[in-house]
Amino acid sequence: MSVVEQIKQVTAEAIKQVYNVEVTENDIQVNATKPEFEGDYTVVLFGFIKQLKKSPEVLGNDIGNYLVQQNSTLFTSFNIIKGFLNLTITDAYWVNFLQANYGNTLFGKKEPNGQKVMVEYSSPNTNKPLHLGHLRNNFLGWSTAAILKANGYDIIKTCIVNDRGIHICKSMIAWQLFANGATPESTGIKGDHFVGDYYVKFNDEYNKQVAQLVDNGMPREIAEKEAAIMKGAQEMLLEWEAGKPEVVELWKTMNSWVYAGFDITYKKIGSDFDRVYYESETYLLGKGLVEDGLKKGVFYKKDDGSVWIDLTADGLDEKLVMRRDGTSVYITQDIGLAVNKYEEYKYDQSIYVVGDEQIYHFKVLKFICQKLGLPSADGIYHLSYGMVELPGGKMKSREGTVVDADDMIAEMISIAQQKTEELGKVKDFTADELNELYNTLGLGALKFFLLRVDPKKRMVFNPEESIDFHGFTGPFIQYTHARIKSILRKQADNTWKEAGVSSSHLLPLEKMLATQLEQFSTIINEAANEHDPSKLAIYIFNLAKIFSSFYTEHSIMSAESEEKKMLRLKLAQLTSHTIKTGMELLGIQVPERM
RNA sequence: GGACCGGUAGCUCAGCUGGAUAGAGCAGCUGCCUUCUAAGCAGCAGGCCAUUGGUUCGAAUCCAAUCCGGUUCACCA
Repeated sequence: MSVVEQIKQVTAEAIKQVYNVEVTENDIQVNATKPEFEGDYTVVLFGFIKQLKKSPEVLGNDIGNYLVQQNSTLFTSFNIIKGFLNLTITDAYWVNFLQANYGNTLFGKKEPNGQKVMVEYSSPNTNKPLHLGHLRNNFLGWSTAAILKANGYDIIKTCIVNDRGIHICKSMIAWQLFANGATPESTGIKGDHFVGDYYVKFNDEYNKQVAQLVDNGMPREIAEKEAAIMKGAQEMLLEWEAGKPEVVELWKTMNSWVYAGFDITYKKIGSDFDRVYYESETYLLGKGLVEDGLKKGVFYKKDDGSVWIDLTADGLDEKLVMRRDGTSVYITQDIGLAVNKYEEYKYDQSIYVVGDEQIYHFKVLKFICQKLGLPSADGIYHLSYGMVELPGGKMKSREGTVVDADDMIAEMISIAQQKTEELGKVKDFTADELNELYNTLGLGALKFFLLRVDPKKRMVFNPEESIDFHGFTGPFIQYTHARIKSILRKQADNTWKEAGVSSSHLLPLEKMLATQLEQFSTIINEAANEHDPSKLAIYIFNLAKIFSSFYTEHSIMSAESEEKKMLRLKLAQLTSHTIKTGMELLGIQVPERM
């Protein structure tokens, strides 16, 4: 149990014993004591003065005395300022905590809780390469899954690949028209970029054709529908749906190029999936559910044969679930896929990591599933994240301001290399070791940069700021880890691990470190419950910062006494382990040296 | 127009289930490498927490209104 939980528990007990009044632990507010006051944790008493009809001073004294007397292993003293009861935790408590956990490889993690959570993330389109927004999605999804796993959940990572539709046909027709049989192999271009280039070519040609038609006197609106290349793409989509062999063959070939490209990127950034769904295999799902919904009266049919659901009573709109030609729409497929996923995995929770422009969509999805009485419904959770913008505004593919994922990754790694070379600290590394280090640092910087802000908020990606490896960054934390490891290597023998630590007086920075370390599992819990890796990122940064101050202020290897040395080695050991574990949950590696 | 999200230091962000004098990082300015890695540490400076009103012992935090920015409300996905 965490210190804060213990304080709440014993405070509730104190109020019960002293005043014979029952309060729940949730009623008790415990904060970290502000640095300018004496104490470690503070119980806020204002809430009880009315209920117990005592002045804050009396209340604080009664509770404080009870706590210190009855829980002498936990509290050493208290003071009251206004309505704040400041409690000082005994040094022995922190020392025991440290002794009990410094060698605990599962520190901060929880036992399996038997609950199953699906996390769907990444979900690319196969007509163009990944960009910065996809990276935020991938890092978030992967990290959220890892954090939930650390909290005891059984995790299934999934991805739905949007591998069919008009956008794919656009790349396909452009390839037919302009490629002269070129392939990624023949050109040496990474497959996803290769296909993406033809998607761009399609749009160029399309715009040209529309302009030409407009010049010839056709209204723009008509011209946009009449352009030959667009008609070709639409025809191709129909042929694909009809299963025309040449079209299906080309589709398979071009998608295989894209997958080969994606695989390289996924491998580089560490994204992986337990189950991949392809839209080409799921887009017909959900049609049967429309029939069910009609029977149950959840849906209704309009005169033209299209099927709708009326969500106006829920504050939403009327929503189409099946076109008049009997084909299903996006939401219908999603309902079908949700059912499929549930049948396959019987999940307790199904998290969709999808951008916040689809908030409305997922609201509708959940409502419909609930109204259909599907068991999969209540577990649906949309982990929405904000758009990644550039300092100049949104990324726009038409203006060529989209930041390509592969380019970004390569640039970060190259900057890592440049900075490492400037500092010249690892000249004895082999080429492979250097390569690994650059990857670790470059990707660490990028991942941390994208994960350190609240997922729900849109964020500005400032390239200059992102390549800064100082301060609130991944490399700073990695550096802190490397410094600790350097010390631990110096103490080569393991005797210190057996040695007990004395409960001598803790210096302020020693206590701050211990206090911060103790909060690790609480933070993992919070990050999991709120689906928010940024909570963890901020925590690790603060931990590294406290350690850095401690490191500068106090020597470990040349400590004042052997006992202090043992204590500090264990503090260092637990700090390095916590940084490593915490960063792992963000998908970031930490080096032994840098 | 309806719904939803946001507005905190020059910039990027924490803090938002109400608590003490609102915090980081970057940028700016001062110091600190014969001592465990200076990708570091210590310090200075920087704020009408968008505005107005309300709720109360107490509001950046809750409520209402207003202003500004964004998303969304497709027989697109």
